[in-house]
Amino acid sequence: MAYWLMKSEPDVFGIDDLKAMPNKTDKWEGVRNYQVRNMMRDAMRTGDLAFFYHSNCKEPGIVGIMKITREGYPDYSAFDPEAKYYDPKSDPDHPRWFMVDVRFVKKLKRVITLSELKTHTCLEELPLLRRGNRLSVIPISEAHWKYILALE
DNA sequence: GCCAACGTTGGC
DNA sequence: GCCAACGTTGGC
Repeated sequence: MAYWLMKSEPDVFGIDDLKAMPNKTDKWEGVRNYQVRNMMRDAMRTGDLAFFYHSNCKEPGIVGIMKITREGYPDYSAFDPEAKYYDPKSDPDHPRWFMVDVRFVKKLKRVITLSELKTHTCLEELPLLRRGNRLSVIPISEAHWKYILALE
């Protein structure tokens, strides 16, 4: 089983939005980055766990945990000219973009903020904290996963 | 709102 | 294939 961190802007889709969905499950649509696409299409597996990270907000940080419930499949929001994430270069016969389904597991008792994570030298290698990293999905080692959870 | 750091696009 | 211009991300 693998571990991940997935970013979302709470103003667009936050952890409470996921929790409010039917079955507390939703598709992680709208990824339009090839590296992230490849991870979702090729590497993420049902049962993997992921941190839900709030980005581009007042207090960026890890707010909860979710589980991958469906492995990579075509992101059909790219096919709809009316949709926000429409991409004319993707079509059902040759889908360019993929997504996974995620289910809410729990909220952390408190937000583990980005600034707090930065104070832990043993998390220096965490891609999230590396300069210039902007990927919205990041693999997390088991050791880092456990270490971060212990901060809660 | 600013801007650094990347990614993508497209002319050549 | 190079690279300038442009777009996006996301912390601050």
